[in-house]
Amino acid sequence: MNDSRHRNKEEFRREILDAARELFAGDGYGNFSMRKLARRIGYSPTTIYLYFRDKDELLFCLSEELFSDMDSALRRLSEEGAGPLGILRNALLMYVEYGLANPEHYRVAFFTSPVVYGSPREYLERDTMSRRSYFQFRDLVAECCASGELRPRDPDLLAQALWAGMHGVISAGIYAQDFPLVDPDLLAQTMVEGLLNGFRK
Amino acid sequence: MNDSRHRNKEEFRREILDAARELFAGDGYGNFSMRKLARRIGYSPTTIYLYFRDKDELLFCLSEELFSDMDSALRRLSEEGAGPLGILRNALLMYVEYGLANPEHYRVAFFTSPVVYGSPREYLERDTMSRRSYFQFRDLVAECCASGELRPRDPDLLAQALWAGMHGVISAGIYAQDFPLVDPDLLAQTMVEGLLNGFRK
DNA sequence: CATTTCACTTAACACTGTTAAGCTGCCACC
DNA sequence: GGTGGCAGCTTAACAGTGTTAAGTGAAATG
Repeated sequence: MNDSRHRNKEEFRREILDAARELFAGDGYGNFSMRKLARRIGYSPTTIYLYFRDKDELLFCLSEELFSDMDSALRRLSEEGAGPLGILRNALLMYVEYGLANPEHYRVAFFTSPVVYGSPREYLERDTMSRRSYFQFRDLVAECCASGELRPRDPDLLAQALWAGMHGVISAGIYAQDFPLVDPDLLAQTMVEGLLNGFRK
Repeated sequence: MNDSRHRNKEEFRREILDAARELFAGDGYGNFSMRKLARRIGYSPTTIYLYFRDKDELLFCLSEELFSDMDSALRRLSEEGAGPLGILRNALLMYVEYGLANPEHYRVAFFTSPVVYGSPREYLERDTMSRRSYFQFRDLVAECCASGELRPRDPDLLAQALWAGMHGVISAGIYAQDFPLVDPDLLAQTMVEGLLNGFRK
């Protein structure tokens, strides 16, 4: 059918992932299926299984893409030199903005099968983009404590509390379609202000 | 097959809902299906459709059960007379506790088909348990502003920010099975402390 | 030229939600 | 007492899902 046989396996994987991302963005998370993805790339459904163990692995790869974006975005922000707390504030707001702008992608990363990275131990051992971005974020939070802008605390606890707050805002924006939610941007600002104010020294 | 023919339609609906709740709690959200539910109650799958329009309506009813529980729990807390802010603190902690203790039920209420109550307008018009519990919570938040314990703000904005924070903690506890999450109770306490401190006058 | 290997497909299995049509036993009515 | 209607439930089917075992045809290798 498709004339160009893929000698390059990695190249084809990318092609499948790109198609999957477009399918998610277009038809929404609930309407995604391996068979539709296959139709879209012009191959039979089973072909995908020659490049990805199963659906979960495909979704895992998509997640990693998202965390890779997060990681580089945070890196860019850190170079602006707005001071640790300023960077943290911008990072939190950017996180929500990104999540709300890419709801289907965010869903894949956070609301699919509960176990994609294995176990908490494996998560800490494997070098994934998810781990990299989390560590980078946690370091930033620790920096805010070290610089005296936030009250000293366990960095994991503080980082996860801040993240959970923003995660809650994004979840609300994504899932509460039938709820009279206030403007998500305003909600995000309020959350950031409340939490940073609450954890300030 | 089943000898006792149900002259009482409402009674049978309850029986189905009870079975559904047990099935969720036992096999988990991902393993629930109409056919399994039918097998469990000893009827054919189509029978369920004589009592519920479709799967969504069944899940809606389960959600309403959860919000009904929330509503009465909040009512009980309010009668303890710990002062508005004390009640609010307890309510927020109780919310997380309940969500983490009933993860499958919480999933049904917040992470299924995005539209179960119709639209934001319909949400405000229909008298649902979801609406009742939200209004009660928002009123409590407004009371905290009125009593001068929290900085005055739009009650919806403040209520939703507080809710989103707790919702984020529960979501993390439910979905981040493979992430090295800190103790969820500690995370909840930190979130409550941070937010209430941040919004204090 | 024969054989192996590679890239892919066909057919199938066991599921899913949902609907149209059919069966069965009981009640009311003539 | 017989019979029509009907309520309550079931069977069969449709269109879809993720996934696997087996097969096909062409290219590469000996």
